[in-house]
Amino acid sequence: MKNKAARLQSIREIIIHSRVKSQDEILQKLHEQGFDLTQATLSRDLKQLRIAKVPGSDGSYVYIMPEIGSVGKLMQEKMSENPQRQIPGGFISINFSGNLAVIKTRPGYAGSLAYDIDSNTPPEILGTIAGDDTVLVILQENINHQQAMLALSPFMPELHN
Amino acid sequence: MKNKAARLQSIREIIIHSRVKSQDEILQKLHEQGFDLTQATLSRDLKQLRIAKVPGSDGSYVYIMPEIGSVGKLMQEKMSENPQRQIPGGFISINFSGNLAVIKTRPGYAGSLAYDIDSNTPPEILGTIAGDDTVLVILQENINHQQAMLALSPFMPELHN
DNA sequence: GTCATGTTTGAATAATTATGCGGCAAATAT
DNA sequence: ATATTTGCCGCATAATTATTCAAACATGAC
Repeated sequence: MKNKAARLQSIREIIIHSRVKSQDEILQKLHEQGFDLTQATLSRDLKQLRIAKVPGSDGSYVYIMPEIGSVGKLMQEKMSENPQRQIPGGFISINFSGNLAVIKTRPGYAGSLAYDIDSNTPPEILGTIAGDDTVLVILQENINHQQAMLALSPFMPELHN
Repeated sequence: MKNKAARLQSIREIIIHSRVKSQDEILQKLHEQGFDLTQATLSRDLKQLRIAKVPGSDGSYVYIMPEIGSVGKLMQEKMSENPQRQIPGGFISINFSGNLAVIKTRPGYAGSLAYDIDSNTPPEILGTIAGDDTVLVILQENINHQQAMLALSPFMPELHN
């Protein structure tokens, strides 16, 4: 068809501007705009545009463009391409005190470690603050050290040896 | 069941560490780890964890963790309703744990927000520490979250909608 | 023109994912 | 203790999404 590019553009706009929760909804909007296509084609278009359906906080699902706020996602994909290759994180030690964890790293590594933790935000972790060689991790209330350790261990590959 | 929390944690780790492309694959890994569940339960778990399946660069699909924190997620969704509307102060989310509050901001905004809070020094607030996109607020002892929220809300106009 | 090659598509269907319903057990209330 | 609520889960199935296959069309070489 001669208007595939225009269609893809329209799909992008629909995704960005409205909150659609199924391909059929998108399809309907496209039909309203005069595009004539089936769900099969739409599925392929979405794949090409790398548009994803994610569970939303209201208990249903939403289609989103991964580029919006996506740095973490891309990173994660890169990482999972080579799951065995671990990025040496300069990790040295971790200790707990109350609702805090203190991670020591080699000088200069704290920021990147904190960034990795923040980008994945396990629900047990409220946030992090990094200096040069220390990351302070603030834990959710009622999270015990065991649980926190589980949540944090993915970011400290050195622990898995 | 007593092991749901552990299961969710395992799911998160599987998502982060390996490249899975269907629920059945995740299910298989979980079974290998000794968890006994069906696809139905896994689907519900993924929904709760807000894990999404996105089209990957290699032409297939990958499950990923969306990166933003709890309250932040709501904000982000709100924003996608009105994509043009900007966040004035860079505020994204606030959460409490014990005598701490963790405020997430857009990158670069943490410092100015912390400065605003510090320079007004409400008595409920002992002090703040800012990274790039996170402000750690240390609360007075015996201040509850409600009170702290009241003391902090003047600095987060976005909450007053 | 014919032929080969590649792209795009719909119909049908396969594959995958979400959910209504009922059961069960733990927690909470009476 | 008994009743009620609440959360979790499997089964079966609905709903949704991806893909196979064949066909239509375009493009460019010859």
